[in-house]
Amino acid sequence: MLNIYTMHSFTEENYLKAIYHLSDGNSSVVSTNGIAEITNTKAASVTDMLKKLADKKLINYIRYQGVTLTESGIKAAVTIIRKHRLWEVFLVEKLGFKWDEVHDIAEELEHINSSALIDRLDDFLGNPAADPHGDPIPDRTGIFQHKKLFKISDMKQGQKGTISGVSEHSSVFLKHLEKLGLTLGTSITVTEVIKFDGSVILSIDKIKETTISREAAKNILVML
Amino acid sequence: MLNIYTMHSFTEENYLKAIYHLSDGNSSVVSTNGIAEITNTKAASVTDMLKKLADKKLINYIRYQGVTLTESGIKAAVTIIRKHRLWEVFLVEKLGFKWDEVHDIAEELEHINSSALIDRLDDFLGNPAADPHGDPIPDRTGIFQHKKLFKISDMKQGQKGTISGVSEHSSVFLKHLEKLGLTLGTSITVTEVIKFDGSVILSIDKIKETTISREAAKNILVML
DNA sequence: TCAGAGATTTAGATTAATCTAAATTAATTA
DNA sequence: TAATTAATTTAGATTAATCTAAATCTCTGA
Repeated sequence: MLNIYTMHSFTEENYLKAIYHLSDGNSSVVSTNGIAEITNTKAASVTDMLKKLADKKLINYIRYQGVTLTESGIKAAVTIIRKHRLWEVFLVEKLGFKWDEVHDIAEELEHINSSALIDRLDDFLGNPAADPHGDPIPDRTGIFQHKKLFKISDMKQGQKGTISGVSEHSSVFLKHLEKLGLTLGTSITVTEVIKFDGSVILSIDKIKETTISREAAKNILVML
Repeated sequence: MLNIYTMHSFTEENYLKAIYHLSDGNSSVVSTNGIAEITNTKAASVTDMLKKLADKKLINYIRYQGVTLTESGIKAAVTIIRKHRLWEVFLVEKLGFKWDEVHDIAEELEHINSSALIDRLDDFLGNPAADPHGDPIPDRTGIFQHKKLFKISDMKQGQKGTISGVSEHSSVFLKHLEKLGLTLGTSITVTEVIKFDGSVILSIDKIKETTISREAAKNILVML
């Protein structure tokens, strides 16, 4: 049923995913406390798991020195991310869930083990390039098709762009964006940046105007 | 995230499902050894789990006397079966898997916890009445729409029917049936029953003739 | 009816994942 | 650079699910 050589437990997979996200695609070293925080565990538990993952050659780990993923660790993490994002597309596009409702369900679905399943799902969905939050979906070989995105908070007055992603996935934030009409694909222009607090005034589709906080602006990603 | 009051572990769910299947929808008492066999565990492990399930009021259990499911145990088991069968329909109808390829994947998917998910999936699939093997799918309230089916081995010479289910789900058997053209929906007539070994000669769609063993005939279900 | 045989349960261990509290190492700053 | 603080690891326990081996119960057939 399951291939013991390429199989990792549910828990191991969650640690690999956490390390991948924290290291920003493995470009930086990750701390024990950092992992503990996003896996909702204690540092001592993380240390135990790091030893185990190191034994399996999924991470490079030296006591007190932090962690990076090995090649096979990256591969495993990317596979999980691919599954998560494809399931999110399925939930939104086929089952009609909202973009703020799919994260928790995809957290469960991402651990289903079958490459046949995920590759067929990919085809069924039309090989989407991004998930409902604009995050890129790696192809079956693990390659991401990155598009260069910019935070609204980094844009200057007068710049135009298309909303193409978010870097914060909480339901509160996503619902807020929806209420403001700031969903993926929306064309926006930065009308004004308020010096006082960094708030940004946007014109949406050249019709409506809205103001968003600097905090919100930092988490909305735009293609210029 | 998960509701601790209605939530059961992956393992508990597998035991509940096993008990449900062994008791044939709770019409009979189930033995410890029986459960051990289909869950691939040892009797001692089963005993431990039975105590736990009894504490949770999911089963009626008296030492040495066997087990039945309680109302809430049945409810939990039926929910799992509903999920399993709906996912099987999805895998075959939407992703193009064969009927002999879906069991193991559905075994994993059936443990995903979200009633919103499963009800939306049900609608997406058009509220199917049966899975790809002809097994009935309970509706969201847990009610089965049973159709009365008969084993080919119980049919008399000259009787006609439509293949509507199988009671053996192994890949070997299902592939065999497919090779013979005995898939769901096929119209058959019993041409002859061989006294010697119980083999049955069928005419398929009034065109072809095939012979199947008594063993096979016992596992093919027909609507008269 | 009672003696095995077979089924079931108990006792005691093991493994994976977690925890708290204590010990150790690294980093910072006075 | 030495002392303090912060991060990390170790030690020792706990819980869920499992196992083997031994004990106990039930039932059937002589």
